[in-house]
Amino acid sequence: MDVKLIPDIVVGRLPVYLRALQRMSNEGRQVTSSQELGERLGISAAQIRKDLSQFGEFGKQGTGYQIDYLVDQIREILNVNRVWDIVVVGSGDIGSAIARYGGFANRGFAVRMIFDNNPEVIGKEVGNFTVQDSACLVDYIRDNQVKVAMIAVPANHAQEVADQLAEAGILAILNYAPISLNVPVGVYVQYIDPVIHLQRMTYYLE
Amino acid sequence: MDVKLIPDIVVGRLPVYLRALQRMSNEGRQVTSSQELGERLGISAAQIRKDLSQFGEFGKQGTGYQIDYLVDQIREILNVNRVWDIVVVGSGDIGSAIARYGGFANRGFAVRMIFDNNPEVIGKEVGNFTVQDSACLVDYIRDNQVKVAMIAVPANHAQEVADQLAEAGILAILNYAPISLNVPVGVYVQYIDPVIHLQRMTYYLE
DNA sequence: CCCTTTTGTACAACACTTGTACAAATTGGT
DNA sequence: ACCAATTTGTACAAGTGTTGTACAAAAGGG
Repeated sequence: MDVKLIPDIVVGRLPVYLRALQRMSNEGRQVTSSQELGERLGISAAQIRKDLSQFGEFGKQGTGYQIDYLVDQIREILNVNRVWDIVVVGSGDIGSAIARYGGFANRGFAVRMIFDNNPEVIGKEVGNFTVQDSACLVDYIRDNQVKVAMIAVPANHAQEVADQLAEAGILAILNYAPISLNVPVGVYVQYIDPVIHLQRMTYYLE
Repeated sequence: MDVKLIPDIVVGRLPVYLRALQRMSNEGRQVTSSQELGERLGISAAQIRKDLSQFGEFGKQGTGYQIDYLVDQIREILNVNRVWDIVVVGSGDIGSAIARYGGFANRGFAVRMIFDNNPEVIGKEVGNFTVQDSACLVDYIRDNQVKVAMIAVPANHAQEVADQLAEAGILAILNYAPISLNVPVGVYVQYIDPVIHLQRMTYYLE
């Protein structure tokens, strides 16, 4: 199949294109070109055209790309022309910030529930949510067919949470804990650790 | 010079190695091998050895790597054998979570000040900090020679904040706002947008 | 009808990854 | 003292992705 024909790095740029295009759309723009988009993003126009052409022909010579049409197409490619339910595990500062974050709207995701194993915070309100007992995590995921989860627990508990999530049927994990996870094949993991990003930059400083 | 001889992607893996090695060290481990490290991280042993060999010979045949020694070496390579001061701009949920985050200790960074332009939150306490007026941002950066900043303001203000930071002498920006930034050459930017990471995974789902 | 713009594609040179392999060094056991 | 096992650092080759240049074809405006 053409499942692995598209390089992962190309897939990784599509969300960036989508974000910029949706922003242009919100600004009232109707049409753009690979050149303009590339200047905004710091990517060459040829690269953008090549990336998009992997999935189809979305533009018109001489005109460029209809922004709303291209947005729809990329949303379809990325499977975000729907809303994915998300469970958040961990209600510390990071988990709470995620639960209150307003940036998921119109981008394909919605936080549905937040869990914690600390009896002192279970039942507390966080944003629009009531923190649930982690003991109910697996059942909730199974009952609601949730496929996407975020881990926001301390590093020493992240692996066991990941094991539970995978077992319950979660297929995509966004991990905020500063540790690499081992998961079964078929489960995708992405990492957010601000220190990793910072250290990548300090290499070039001084 | 050998400034661009090291591929950026190799530099990007070093922080991940460092994180895992520091964790092993905390677990009381003394020695490891490229094979063990690779299994933990899901990276091939050959890749790890090749990456490390770009910077020197840190291991011993038949034995492996002394963890503490390798940690010191990578810290030196990444310039995190010191503490970089950080300013945070924006004291919303994300900025507050960063200000309270305990994960910077021993990893080369320390948040020193948090700024906001909203009169209603200036002066409020966030973690151990008092939110400062953004009007003082540039002076603070200049007076204290701060080189690293985090942007946690809404997308529509992120670019102007980035302009101020670059003008004030900031060289590394970690941007939490969901928008691509344009900065002068010599200023490095990294992005954290959970939706981007999620969309990268949903491509493969369904 | 011509000129300009812009896409989609091609090609070549380069950069990076992946897999395999192996000599050399080290350790531990016999 | 010697052998077997381990592991590094390096080499090589094939594959994968990037970058830069280029251009025919299509579209729109005057």
